[in-house]
Amino acid sequence: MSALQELADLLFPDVTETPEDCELRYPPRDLPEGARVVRIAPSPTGYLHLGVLFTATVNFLTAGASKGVFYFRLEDTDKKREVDGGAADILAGLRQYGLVIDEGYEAPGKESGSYGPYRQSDRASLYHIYAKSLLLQNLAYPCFCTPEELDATRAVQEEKKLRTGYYGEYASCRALTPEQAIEKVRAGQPYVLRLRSPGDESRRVKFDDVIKGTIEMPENDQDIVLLKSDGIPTYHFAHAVDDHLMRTTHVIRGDEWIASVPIHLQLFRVLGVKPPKYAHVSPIMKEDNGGKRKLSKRKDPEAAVHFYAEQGYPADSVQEYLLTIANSDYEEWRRRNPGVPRSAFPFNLKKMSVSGALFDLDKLNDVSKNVIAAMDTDTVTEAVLAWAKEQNPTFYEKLIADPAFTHGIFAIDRGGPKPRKDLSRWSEVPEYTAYFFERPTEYPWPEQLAAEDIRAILTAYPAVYDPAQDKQAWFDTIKALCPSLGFCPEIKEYKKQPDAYKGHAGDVSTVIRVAVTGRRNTPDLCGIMSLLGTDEIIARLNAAAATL
RNA sequence: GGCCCGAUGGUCAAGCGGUUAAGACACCGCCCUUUCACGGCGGUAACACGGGUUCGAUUCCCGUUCGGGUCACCA
Repeated sequence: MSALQELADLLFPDVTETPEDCELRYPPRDLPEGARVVRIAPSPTGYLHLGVLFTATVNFLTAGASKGVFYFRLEDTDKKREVDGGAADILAGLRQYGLVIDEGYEAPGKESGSYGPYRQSDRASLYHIYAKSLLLQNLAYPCFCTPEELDATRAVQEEKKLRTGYYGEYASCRALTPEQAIEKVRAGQPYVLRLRSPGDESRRVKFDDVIKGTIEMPENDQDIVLLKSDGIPTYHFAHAVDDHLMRTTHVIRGDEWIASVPIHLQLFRVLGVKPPKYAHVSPIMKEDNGGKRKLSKRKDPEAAVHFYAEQGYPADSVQEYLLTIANSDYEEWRRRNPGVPRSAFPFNLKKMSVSGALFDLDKLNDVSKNVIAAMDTDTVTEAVLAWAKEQNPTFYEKLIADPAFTHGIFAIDRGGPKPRKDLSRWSEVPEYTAYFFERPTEYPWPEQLAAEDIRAILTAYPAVYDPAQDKQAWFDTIKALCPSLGFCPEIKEYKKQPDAYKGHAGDVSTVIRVAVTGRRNTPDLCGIMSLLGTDEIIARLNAAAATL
């Protein structure tokens, strides 16, 4: 047996299979022409981040638009940074936003699809098969350098103003013979497995990024780590093995990965397989002191997807907003196709912007107002209830005390041809609906009216109020009341000779509005009053009059 | 610092050598209107800078500046 074979068996005693066996086990997918196989492959190092949701959305849409496959792979190779519940949170978040996966990891012990396992920590044996194969081909070697030695090398390189890293003459373990390596392993020295990079820094690699276009970079000549000392692969190696075996056609990921593409291309090359197409998505940015930076989980509350649930933004609103960032013609399409599911939109990676967009809360609010305005009463009621239950228990109690009343609140001015757009998120609801649950404490009366005239309106109105009247009859009643109070029933007429009257019908309704709600601006007052009930109306009118 | 990428109003963005340089958000004004909201109409506001190429550059090339990314046994 050769020394190399001996080393390979020493390092990977359990590996009996070869890459060819894997090819058989994970055959090419039988998909129609043009179908794209994409994935979202997050690392459970925290809670679901807006950037991950965005990337997932882009992947989801790409699969949908091509009748392809969207799968989920959990990249849990960094146990040091792993956060408890991170994976569950990410999965729950994706579900909540409607990004249904075709296959992949779903929960511990639960996954679907025939290209798994879909959790990297369950794939160790697969990585080892390829690692052993590379070692046998002399394309990989064990490295025994300690972190201290690596630091020292880096210091020397920095001193000499050279590129830092493990390459060329600095890749000291590259020169170790199999015999020497065997000896060190037997002596119990920890090691990592490195790629024996065939690259040359003076040569250039070129590739076509679906989003960014043609990019050219120096070849990779770094002997990057394939397997960490615990035997777990690095991202790079796992990416190459997994995306090949899972038959990914398009790797759509954050553009922080662009710089690693030469490494990845080289890895696919030494593995002897065809690389996927790449599409690098620009990150969502945040304005910071006049500059731009990536949305930061630490500094920006809106970076965590939880933020939107807490604020009560419908999942649909967030998705619609993300789409406007992803493909700028989405808004126009949406206006022409109201109510049509997003999946019908001709999403295209090529329409994505090359540079990162600043997160725009104003825009989200606007998009969300449109989404909410299009909802029917039942949907709104249900959504507000669900939000309040989680985020505002006190308010929730008020809402469930009288379901019909609550439903009535959200029915006001809803469903007509001119929907109101004053709600962008459910957290605005408690304030927006406060007067339904509490009597006013302040009265912002129209300042041009005298106290006795206001009192006269308040005193006269209860006698004519009829809860059975519809909106038109209700206002006609107010008009009819005007002359006896010295007000003009017709506004146009009032404007012709304002000095002849104390005010007009609109002023009278404003006085009633203020007395009933404590506000000068509200949705349909007639509807509000009929919901509140005659007794409550009269009580409020009296209470208001008493303050004058 | 090396290597990549980018630069159109405050923001998101169309634009692919000749345009009055779209549209959306935000902002302002007017109209409609019982308030508000909706809707309609209108307005303020942009091609980072310097060189080329060209009859002609926002568009192509080079440089500058600025912004972003990346240089781990993290992803």
